[in-house]
Amino acid sequence: MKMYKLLLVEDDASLGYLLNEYLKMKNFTVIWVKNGNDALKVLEEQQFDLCILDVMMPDMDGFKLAENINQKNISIPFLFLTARSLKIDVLKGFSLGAVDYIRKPIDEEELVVRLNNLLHILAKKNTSQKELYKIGFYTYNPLDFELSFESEKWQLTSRESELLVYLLKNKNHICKHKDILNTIWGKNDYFNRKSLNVFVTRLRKLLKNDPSIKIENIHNQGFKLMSE
Amino acid sequence: MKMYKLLLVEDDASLGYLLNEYLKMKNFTVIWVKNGNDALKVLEEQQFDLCILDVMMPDMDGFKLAENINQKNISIPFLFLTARSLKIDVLKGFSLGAVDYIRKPIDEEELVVRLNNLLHILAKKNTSQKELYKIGFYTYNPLDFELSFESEKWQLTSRESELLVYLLKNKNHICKHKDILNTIWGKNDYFNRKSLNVFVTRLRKLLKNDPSIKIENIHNQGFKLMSE
DNA sequence: AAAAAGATTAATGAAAAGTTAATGTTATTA
DNA sequence: TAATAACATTAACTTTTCATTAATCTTTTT
Repeated sequence: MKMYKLLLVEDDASLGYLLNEYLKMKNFTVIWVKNGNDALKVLEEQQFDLCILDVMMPDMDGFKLAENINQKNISIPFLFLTARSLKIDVLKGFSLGAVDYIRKPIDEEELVVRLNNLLHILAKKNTSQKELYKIGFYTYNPLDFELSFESEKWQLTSRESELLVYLLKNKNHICKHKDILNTIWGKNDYFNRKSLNVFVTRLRKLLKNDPSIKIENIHNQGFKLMSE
Repeated sequence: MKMYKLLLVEDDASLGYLLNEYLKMKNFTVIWVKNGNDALKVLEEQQFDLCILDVMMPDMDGFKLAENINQKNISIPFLFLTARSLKIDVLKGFSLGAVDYIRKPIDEEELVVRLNNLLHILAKKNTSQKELYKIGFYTYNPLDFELSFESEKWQLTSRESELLVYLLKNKNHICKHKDILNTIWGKNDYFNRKSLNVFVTRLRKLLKNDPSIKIENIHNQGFKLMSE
């Protein structure tokens, strides 16, 4: 898991201390500076993923700092974290190029979630998301419907895929017949149940290369995809 | 300047009306639906840049709707716009993959700024590739529509080119019928689907010199240009 | 041992996709 | 402006795909 590096610009000693400690605890690398000039200096020297700017600071305020960042062509995403909650300030913040404008006070947990979300969006800009499931020696790519085992590859159909994903999401846990049927087939009747059996057989055949993988039936209850 | 297309999911008639009108005035294309089921239907048919979800709606709430979007692999960025302001709701919203969580009431002007900001961040660099695409022993030049294989050359038409480029950009990944149709044809209906088939046939014929290249159909899903 | 549930393989049929040709439609040229 | 050319769309028809249904066999439960 990537560790993100943040620059925190906050003149208030106690809030700065608190945030610094909390963010570090949450697995961020944090550099904390207390004014705009120090911020600019550090930004010249080091690379950051995101910059958190207070607005109200003596000497050079957050807006002025943002202007400087823009002027010096330092390409770093920044956001404002401030008690200035007037609409006009928010608009100004965004017009300066902020990626977000967060009003104080904010719950630390929510802040972390927002930061991670922003960093995730900013990073994802160019890479297509790769959601892969791993089970035993198999890999399943639900976006392309591709199941792979070593160099072999199978193209699954949509029903096969839906069922496999359902089981994978509940790996090692029982999936009740009725839940599978209601979720995937939309209803739970005699015929759909038969159909489900046929698909389980297919998946078993597809997964037989790794003997540690099993789709167990729990009589009258449901199926369980077992592995490890 | 690009005009962004939004899906607004809001059951409240007066707020929905207000937002719809305001956003249209601000140069967005807006489709307004009043419940989750309609939203899912429209999402299958049309392409949007961003989706604005209310949380509290009868029948299927916004969170449930987001789950459905995820499960159906509809790749659309969405945010919540809601009066539910508890931390636990915010965290839930982000955990479902929201790009933002905006608390009501919000000033319309601020909303628009936030939307534009998000869309700006999300906008993938649509670097219209100037270089040649290579696939197998073929090269394709998208500027003058020229496909070459060894000494042979073909002049493609614009539709052929658009489709080929779309497939090339997503080489080895599924391009969903509906996405191709919405992007290239502008809409997804019976006739356009037929037309798409005709073009796929043409491209297959053009690419047949290299047997390692295949345009696969994934039943009910889309096409996949395979190579290597 | 009988009955119910599950597994497996095969058959079926409707919908989707493939192909070729005909028909519109638009832009270009005479 | 009529004729032509280029090309996307629609039509007509064939082939393929795949979820469902059916048939048959095996396991589990009572």
